[in-house]
Amino acid sequence: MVRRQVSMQDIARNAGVSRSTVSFVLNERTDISIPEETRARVREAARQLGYRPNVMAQSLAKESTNLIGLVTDIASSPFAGGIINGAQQAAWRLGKFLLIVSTEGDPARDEAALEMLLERRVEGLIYATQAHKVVALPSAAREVPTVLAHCVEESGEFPSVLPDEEQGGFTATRHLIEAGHQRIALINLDTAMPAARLREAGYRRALREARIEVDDRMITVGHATANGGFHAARTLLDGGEVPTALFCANDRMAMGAYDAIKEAGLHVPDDVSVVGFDNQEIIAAYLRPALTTVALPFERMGAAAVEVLSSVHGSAGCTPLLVPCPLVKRGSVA
Amino acid sequence: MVRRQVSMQDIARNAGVSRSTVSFVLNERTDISIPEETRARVREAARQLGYRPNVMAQSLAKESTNLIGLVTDIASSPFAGGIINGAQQAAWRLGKFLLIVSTEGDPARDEAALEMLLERRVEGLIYATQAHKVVALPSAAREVPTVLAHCVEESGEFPSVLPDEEQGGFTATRHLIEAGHQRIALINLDTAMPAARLREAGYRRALREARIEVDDRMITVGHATANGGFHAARTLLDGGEVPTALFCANDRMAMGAYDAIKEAGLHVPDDVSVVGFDNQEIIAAYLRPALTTVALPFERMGAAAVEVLSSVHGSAGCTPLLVPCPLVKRGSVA
DNA sequence: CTGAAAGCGCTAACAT
DNA sequence: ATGTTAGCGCTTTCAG
Repeated sequence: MVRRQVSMQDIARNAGVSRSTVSFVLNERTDISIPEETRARVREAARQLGYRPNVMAQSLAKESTNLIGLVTDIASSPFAGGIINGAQQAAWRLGKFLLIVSTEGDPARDEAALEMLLERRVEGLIYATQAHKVVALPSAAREVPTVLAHCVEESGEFPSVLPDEEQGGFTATRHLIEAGHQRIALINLDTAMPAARLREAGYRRALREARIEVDDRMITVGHATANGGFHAARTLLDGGEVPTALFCANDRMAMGAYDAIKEAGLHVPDDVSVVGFDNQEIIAAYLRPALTTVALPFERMGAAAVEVLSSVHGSAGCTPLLVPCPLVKRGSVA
Repeated sequence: MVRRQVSMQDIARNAGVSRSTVSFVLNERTDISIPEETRARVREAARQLGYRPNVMAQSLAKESTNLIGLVTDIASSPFAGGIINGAQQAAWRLGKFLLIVSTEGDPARDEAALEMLLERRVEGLIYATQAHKVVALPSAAREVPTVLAHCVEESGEFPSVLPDEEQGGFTATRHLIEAGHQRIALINLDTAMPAARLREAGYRRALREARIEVDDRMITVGHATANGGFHAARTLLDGGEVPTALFCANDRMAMGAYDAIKEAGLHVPDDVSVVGFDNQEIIAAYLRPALTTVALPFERMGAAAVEVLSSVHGSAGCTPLLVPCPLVKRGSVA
């Protein structure tokens, strides 16, 4: 099964040239002049023998591995999944591979993971989290270019790629305003989360720019679940001033809000319009009517992270790179 | 920034021994007798210099990379995500790394991906798909141990890891029977899919074993969406013989069925019990009441795949390894 | 018990 | 224009 792989040596012998000639030909080095006749002979030998370069040996000699390490807290979450996929695609485009390790939130594994990655001589490191938060990196991260995705580091020494939550909140609210709404309520997340503060800021800016007064009774905080959304929406709907539109800071809460609206004998979107946040496909696309929501740009963040590492983006600066959150229009706004 | 990494040579010099001694000490080789005093000196030098082994060089010398390639059609799907994560965890436990590439369903990339993976000298290959199906593998897959996850290969030459769909259908139906139901309808997927046939087979076996006659009017096929489930359920509910329980062959259809049930003025689970399939967390956990469903064991399939490759499981046979689909009880059955 | 030396597969500076 | 040679960092056989 494991019959020895054919090496450049074999090709050299077969084509009657030296190893270096083979190397030059196979690497298509045009700065070295080798007659086309010889090149053809070498290539033919390589083909016939079924030669496959050994990237590890190349890496060892060139001292460049084309490997990027990606450590994440929970790889199986759809969130991290998006980042991984985006990073993976971008890496592929650049001819690089990703070495992924999921720490399952165990900080001890963070360090072990980093160590293993460094032993494999990764040329860059992406540290991605499921939720937008502040993290502390093991100091070994300093030994290689590192970029954070969907999180920021305490010390502020590392570049990050973040969703532009403020713009997302703005876009959602703006969309509602453009649909003619004036009484727009916000069902926010716990404001300890950076995402909550920023989404609210965007909401406020949109209202302000449209010269709609911000009514604090229209801003509630719910537990980040369908149930939380249900209760928050019910409270709002029972209040004196019934909103005509709801901006929910996540899709799960929007899902609960749908139920509260139905229960109040109202209809989405005719009586109450709803915009969510997160674009959790399975919720958003299958709710009836389908939920208009703001997407977190995971794929693009993943891609941006590897591009920052490969310095496709010029800056190695540490001010976070903000990736826009696009609005996904479906059927819940009228 | 890239000050040359310290090598064994440096340690040898520093500890006043030869490179091979360093190698033996650091690899904790007890078959070579080296006085503890020397060992300590070497270890101390390694620590002081901040030595970090170069796994690539080790691999080159040992001809073993501890790398497993994983190619999948759509890495970002929650399905493939589970497989990737399970495989990742298992690989980590075995001290191996996964090299993941997502082909986005492009067959041309399948082959390119395989080639790149082989150039990196992966020691095994996992080919995972999002949906349970039959695939054709590029012939290069034959050059290295390969196992399929969630799919089977045309030729039947490769081992596979599959969910035990029949047992899943059986378990779901059995659960309904144990809750006292007799009139249990099935809303199935298009029976061209292997999953549909097997789930139905499990359904039939459960009824048969409970000596409940299978009524073909109770078996319908819906489009695999919330809408499909909605319509199928409505048809069933409008029929003469109204079922007291619905087994939906996926959660999306169950979601639609919920709506049909509500619209008919009935309640889940008091009037109609519902069991889904797939355990799409976001649907199942947040539906109200939460959906009892059968989970596809993605993580375990991923883990099993790498274990098969590492021959943790003895057999290198080609009869598929069936991983059980567990029932996840929530609130939709009474 | 330790060290010298060959080799893993490849790159690249230097000769020829 | 082609070949020789010295690495890259490590493992392992074989002498000493």
